[in-house]
Amino acid sequence: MSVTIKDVAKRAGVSPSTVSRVLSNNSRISRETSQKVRDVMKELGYHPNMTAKSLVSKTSSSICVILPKPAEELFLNLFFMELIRGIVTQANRSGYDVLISSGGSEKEEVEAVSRLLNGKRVDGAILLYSRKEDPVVDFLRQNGHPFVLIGRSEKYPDILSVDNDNVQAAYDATKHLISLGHRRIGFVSGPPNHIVSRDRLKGYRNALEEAGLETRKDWIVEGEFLQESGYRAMSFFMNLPERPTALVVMDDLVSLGVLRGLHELGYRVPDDLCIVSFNNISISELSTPPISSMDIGIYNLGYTASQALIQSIQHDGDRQFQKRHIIPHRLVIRESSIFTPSKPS
Amino acid sequence: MSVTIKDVAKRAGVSPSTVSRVLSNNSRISRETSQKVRDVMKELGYHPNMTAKSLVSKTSSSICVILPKPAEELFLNLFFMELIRGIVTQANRSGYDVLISSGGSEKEEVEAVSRLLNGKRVDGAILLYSRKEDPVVDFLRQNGHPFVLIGRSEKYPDILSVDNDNVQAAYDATKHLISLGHRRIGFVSGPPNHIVSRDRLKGYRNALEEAGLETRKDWIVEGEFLQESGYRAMSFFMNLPERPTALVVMDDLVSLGVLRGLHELGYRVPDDLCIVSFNNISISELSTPPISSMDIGIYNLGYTASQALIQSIQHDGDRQFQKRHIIPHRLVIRESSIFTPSKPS
DNA sequence: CCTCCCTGTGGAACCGTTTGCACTATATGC
DNA sequence: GCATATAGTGCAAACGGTTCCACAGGGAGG
Repeated sequence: MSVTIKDVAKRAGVSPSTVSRVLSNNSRISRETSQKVRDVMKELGYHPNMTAKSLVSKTSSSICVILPKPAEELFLNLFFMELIRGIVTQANRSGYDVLISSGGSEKEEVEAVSRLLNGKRVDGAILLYSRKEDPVVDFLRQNGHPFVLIGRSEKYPDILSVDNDNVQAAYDATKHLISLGHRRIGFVSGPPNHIVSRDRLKGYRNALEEAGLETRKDWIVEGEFLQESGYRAMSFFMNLPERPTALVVMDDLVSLGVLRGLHELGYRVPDDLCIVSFNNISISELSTPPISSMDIGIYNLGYTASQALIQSIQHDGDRQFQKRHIIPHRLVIRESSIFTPSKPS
Repeated sequence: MSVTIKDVAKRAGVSPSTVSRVLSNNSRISRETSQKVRDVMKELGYHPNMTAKSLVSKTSSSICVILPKPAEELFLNLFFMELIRGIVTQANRSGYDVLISSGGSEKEEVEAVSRLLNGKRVDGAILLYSRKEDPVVDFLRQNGHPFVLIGRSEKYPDILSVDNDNVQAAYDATKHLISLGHRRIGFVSGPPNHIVSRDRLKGYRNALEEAGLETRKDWIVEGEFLQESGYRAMSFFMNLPERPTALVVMDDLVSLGVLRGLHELGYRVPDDLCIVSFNNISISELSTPPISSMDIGIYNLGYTASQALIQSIQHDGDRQFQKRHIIPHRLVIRESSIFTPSKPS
């Protein structure tokens, strides 16, 4: 069917090994032979069979990205796309292909990963935000497969991972509001079992404490990474006898819910409530008004994860590489937080 | 290193061929042998090597998705993620893996595709919105590789493709505005070299014509699939001596730009201007106000494309399968188009 | 009782590469 | 002039499966 290395060899009057060596730029091949073989390859339209190459080299030059089960959630879309862009770009640059696997149940997820890794279809995996108890992480660890976590694992702190300094990021976000003169600052958190929620809450608390402001339990609301959570948090806050004048929100989509609710009730942002949120996905720029958001370098997270993984694959087991990569964050200030509250605190 | 079919064979006291037959549920294997072999496989932790399997079967059980070069554009993000979700879900269901390839230059794109298809790493490809002149399409066609286009090709109408009836969809969207009583309806188009732009423009014209309304050149504005285009279109329209009372907009993101501009100038939607747009990505639901949008079933587009491709791979060359799949559309009416204009037309 | 068929299994070739080893010239050092 | 290094190439054995063909043994049919 397709033209193989043997066909080329025959046509060029050399042995298959010679053709193979030409392909890998082996230095022992003479100029003329090399040129002749290359000409024949062009002439016959030869393309190396990756599968055969993989079989003998025991590597596939591909990695996979494991999407967590609830990839359906809206919020995740933009976030993931950006992440994947970063991953794919870097991987391709290093000569790797990227395979996307979206999990069903946790069990199916492990099976899929097992098929891919144990079946040698891919050389390593990137996991997006592991859960506190993640069977996939356990599996990969036990079988000694190269993988990198985007986020971090509390269970195994030595795991190769790429993350933000979320404590510092939340501290910075809160500090920004404080520096505008806000004294009553609320926090809209994500699910409490997500490490990122806890980290950011901690940063928020640190900032308040440092400024000598009290942390009020009733100014901290938990929710999902969904618009509705923002909506609910908003109505909760606005019904308090003593309301915050500013909010730190875990995610842009949640902020959008807050915004929506405020708009319905006739409140104005930033005049009635200032908002700073996280992730800086495009939505935050496009909303009315645009939302100040902590850019966590999503593309960069993906890019770095891919790089770290491939490095770890290529220098198998070599412990000299950095285990934990921190991607810098940067506050992007927009209309939602340009207001200085009046003093009657 | 890893345990192979031979190890299993040895341990179970059978030949490698027998083990292979057990793996493929060959009916000629006796119950007992089969069970014994399976036990040994469990015991040794055997996992079939996909690469070896691919080599002999000459299929990879994977497909690839080719992202067009300007995947950087914001708008595309949500759209693509949704598409990819559909593709991956269906592919996995059919036992296929999905590989993502993002192009650089057109030349690099062709090279990448060639490497994947000619190199037998994947069995087929899904292309997202081909350009009018698409070297990748040409390449795939010439080499006889299975592929499906999301969108349609004017150059090769016989190509396997999945698309919407964009003429009809635009007709429906426009009709909706007309039925609300609007007589002066503008159109914000995408790049004129995109087939989808032309199709939708046509549908818009059809609806106007049918209603006995004149199509005014100055009420049709071209732009990119970007927020800025919407912003510019809006200021153009609002500066006209005679302004439209409603707009049909090619894409949700563009609508967001329109919305943004109107808000800045103090106009209100839908009171001052009604908007119906296309794609119904989550943004349209989350904006202030929410935008009426033509849902084109993005997930479904991806899902169907994947299905069609795999069918075409498995029944190679069989022409009995449908060449052109049309995904139904559905108008989702939201606040941006619930206003009936006053009569002074 | 002999042939034929059927079931269950093993042997070996093959898929398209890579690579260690062997081999032939030619060049080098002494 | 002879041992030795070196460049350039071929042979054959992997890599881990699948599958065609052969073959043994037992039951059925004549």
